Amino acid sequence: MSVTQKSTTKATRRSRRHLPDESQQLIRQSAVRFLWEHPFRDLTVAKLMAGTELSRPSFYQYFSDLHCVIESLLGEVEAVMHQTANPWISGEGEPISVLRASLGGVVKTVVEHGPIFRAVSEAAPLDERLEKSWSVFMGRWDAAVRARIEAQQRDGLISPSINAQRTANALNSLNASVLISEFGRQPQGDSDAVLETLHGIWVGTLYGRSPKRLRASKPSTTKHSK
Amino acid sequence: MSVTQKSTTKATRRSRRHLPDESQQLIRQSAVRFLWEHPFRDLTVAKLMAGTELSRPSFYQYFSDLHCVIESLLGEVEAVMHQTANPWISGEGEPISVLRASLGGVVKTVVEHGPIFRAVSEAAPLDERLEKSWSVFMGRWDAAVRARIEAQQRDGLISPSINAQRTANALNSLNASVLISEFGRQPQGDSDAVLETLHGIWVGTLYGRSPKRLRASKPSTTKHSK
DNA sequence: AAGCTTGCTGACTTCGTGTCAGTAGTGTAA
DNA sequence: TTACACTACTGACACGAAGTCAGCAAGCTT
Repeated sequence: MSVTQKSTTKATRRSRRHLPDESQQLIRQSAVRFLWEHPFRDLTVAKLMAGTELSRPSFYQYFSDLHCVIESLLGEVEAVMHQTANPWISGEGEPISVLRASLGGVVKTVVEHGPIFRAVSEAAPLDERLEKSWSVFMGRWDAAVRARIEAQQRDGLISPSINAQRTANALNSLNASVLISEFGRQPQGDSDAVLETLHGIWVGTLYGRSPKRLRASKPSTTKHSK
Repeated sequence: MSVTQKSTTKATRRSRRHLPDESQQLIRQSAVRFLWEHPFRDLTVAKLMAGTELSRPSFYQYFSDLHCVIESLLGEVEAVMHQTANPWISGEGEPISVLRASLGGVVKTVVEHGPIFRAVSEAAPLDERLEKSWSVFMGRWDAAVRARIEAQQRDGLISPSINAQRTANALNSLNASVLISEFGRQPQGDSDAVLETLHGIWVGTLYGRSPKRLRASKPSTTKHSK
């Protein structure tokens, strides 16, 4: 099934043995396959490795425990997600529709990788290390959204009475919990309706009581701090 | 430490043995004590029972597993919570300030029982039954908020373009995740600041783009349906 | 005092985790 | 080609926590 190349010196055929990177990847794939069908609580090392050609002890050559697998899956999807949500974070243009595009990107990512996010959120409370990783992941979103809010407050697009940090954190928490509950397992929810709802809340919160009518497209600062 | 009364026939002193209800209560108290100090993942039946005068197997006379304990704690706090949040749910008066009072009640409850809610949310993914209970708990809030939104939409206080069901669910999810993260462990967060943030989001979402300026105080329907 | 009920426990089984010594494929050097 | 070194891999073990059960003893009833 898996014919591989020795990367160090010469190209050599391998029959049943794999390179470390390959085996690790096979384990991750098995995990993702499992998580699309079952909740994290049903995952054991034995079941996970039954989805590969390897034995259970082999698992521990690549991961110290199940939480490490989940953590590595989180790392895989993080890059994708930040990219799709870029427009509003660093973008210019009419704020409300740009916000919709960014939220749409986030929704799309979770639709495609929902069970991974669900597994992360379910497994995080069980492991201090993973809990930290998940918190750092969300913290990066908080910081980005906070910066955007503060920039638009300087532009008068968002009321200065809003606490940027706390509001950013709350809105991101909202996204996480709604998106995971809608798309974290099969059957998934209605992504258009979810997007509309989230967008409505973000817009209402950020622009609802805006001092100016908005149609601006040129933020005062592209760089975050002065 | 625990001198008790026989409730069936005569008042009798007991030395070390307890009535079932008492022992069950002692176990619950031990759990709450533990959860104020440690996350749910560190709770085991042995540690829980070490906080009582009973042995580990005794636990299984009162609960089938740890999740059942958490479920019973959830039931204990649910009544309290619904009461404190009553104003907006069934109330009359100026919507925005009434909403603040209700949110304040919710915040207060979570400040007082935060670790219990945290434990519920952490343990729910690990047990199908508890997951269902938690979902039912949140579903009741969703239904109540949804009804309130729809009533105020009929009164023209809230834009009819809002999807009441989805928005109610999203706002309640928001509350749960923010409140649990702020008050679910020690040291707890700043309850006034959290209340302000949540209130801002609820108001922005529900009343931010309201067709009418609001100062109404007499809803068209006090009963939910019809 | 005798006997029944029942709160309670020591000891066992089960299950999943994590470890480790040992084996068998696979390149390298003579 | 042979011998050796390396390493991916595994069978078998130890450990920890959950859940069970037969038996004990406190306390009520007659």
